[in-house]
Amino acid sequence: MPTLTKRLDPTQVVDSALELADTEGLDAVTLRRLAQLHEVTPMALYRHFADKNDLLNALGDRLLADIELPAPSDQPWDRRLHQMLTAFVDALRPHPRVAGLTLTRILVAEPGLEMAERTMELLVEGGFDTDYAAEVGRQSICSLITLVTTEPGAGENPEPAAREQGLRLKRAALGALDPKRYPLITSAADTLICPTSTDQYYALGVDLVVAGIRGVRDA
Amino acid sequence: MPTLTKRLDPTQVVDSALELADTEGLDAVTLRRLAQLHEVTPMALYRHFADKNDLLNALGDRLLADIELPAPSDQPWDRRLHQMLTAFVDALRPHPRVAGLTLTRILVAEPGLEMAERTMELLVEGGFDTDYAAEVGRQSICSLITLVTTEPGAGENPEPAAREQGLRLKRAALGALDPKRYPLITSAADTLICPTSTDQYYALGVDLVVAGIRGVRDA
DNA sequence: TCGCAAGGTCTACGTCGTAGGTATACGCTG
DNA sequence: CAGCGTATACCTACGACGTAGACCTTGCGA
Repeated sequence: MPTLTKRLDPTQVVDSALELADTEGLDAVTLRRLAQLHEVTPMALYRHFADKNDLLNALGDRLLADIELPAPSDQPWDRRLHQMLTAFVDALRPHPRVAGLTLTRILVAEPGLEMAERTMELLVEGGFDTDYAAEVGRQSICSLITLVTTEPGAGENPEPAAREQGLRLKRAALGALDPKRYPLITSAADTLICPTSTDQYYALGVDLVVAGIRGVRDA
Repeated sequence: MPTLTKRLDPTQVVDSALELADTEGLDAVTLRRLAQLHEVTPMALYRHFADKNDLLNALGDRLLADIELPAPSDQPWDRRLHQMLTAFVDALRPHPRVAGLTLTRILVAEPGLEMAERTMELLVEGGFDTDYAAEVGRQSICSLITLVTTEPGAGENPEPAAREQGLRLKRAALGALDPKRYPLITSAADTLICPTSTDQYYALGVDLVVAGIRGVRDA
């Protein structure tokens, strides 16, 4: 198959952008860098993406495509809502440094729309009217994206050396506080800097959101 | 007082940075631009800020300084928590495009520490143990920052012309969806794009967070 | 066979953050 | 009042970034 000597596949570009962002952060995702990875001129990317923003949007869409919506079931609405939101978080978790890109794409990309619609269904089933469901759903989704974005340790992945060093610095800063003045902060310093377990962190995050929804419904 | 011909006041620099960011967005905050505003060379700023990040940190601290903590009272803990978080949100609301900068500064700047400590106090009073309070507090604060950051209309302020145009575009995109497939989204399109009232938006946000906290405590 | 569009290349512009070295004026010391 | 250290501002320059515009090459459909 004598294809063109150099043929760029947009989805492969997005793939390497994702990998790059995961390992080195979003700032490392640069048109030149991406082009280099695919042995191509930076400008070649413009044949497939309108501009850099368009590429980042594609990256966001890519994350949303990983959502695995839970199968319908006959459990109570809030239980199913919990599963739905967990599925969403699970899709973003592997890519905390990129998760923020989904914010503007949920109501655009198909998987995002699907999730949004089904989430609203559950809220309506729970007793919210349509508009209220829209606002509550919107805020819940935003909260969960932030949950991933601010996952402790999302700052720097590289080698655990520098990462460990960064944590040490933060710990030192909190440790230097006056325990008389900030007794709770200093005594919970370790937890504040790096929660016990990542799984617990996410479990708590989703629980908080769902409990909040249940709470405002009952009010 | 024969002061220096040109004397740069760091706090004034931060002031104009804030103003610039509020009106034109964070991207407009550039060392050259800032220098120009103060009739100075870009490099002069480096005498007062280690680097751009340092300046942005100062901007974040500046926002935190606007927090007006509620006076102690004998109301129930969750009521006082609500007031505390509302005070935090109120401090950030005027500057949605900058609010995100506070994320990394809360446990550094004094007003942030103060708020964090007092928030943890309330949580402990509510029955959480110290570590749990730390995690819950952390996530709540993050959620609220996001609430401000993603305030509808935080994207572009400039003249209402372009802003209106952007909204129109989004509405059109949602309007083009198949109502058969996304009945709830299409029928709540207006709300999804631009909530009814900003005050209600924030009220709901804080309510959701507090209700969530109450909910996980009772579990 | 030929035309032409799709896709890649080259060059260049303006902007950004910032490294390194230099000049100037304030304000303290004697 | 002389002298000097230090704080402050300046200048020049670099490398990276996103991207506009004109050009070349390939291979498919008519």
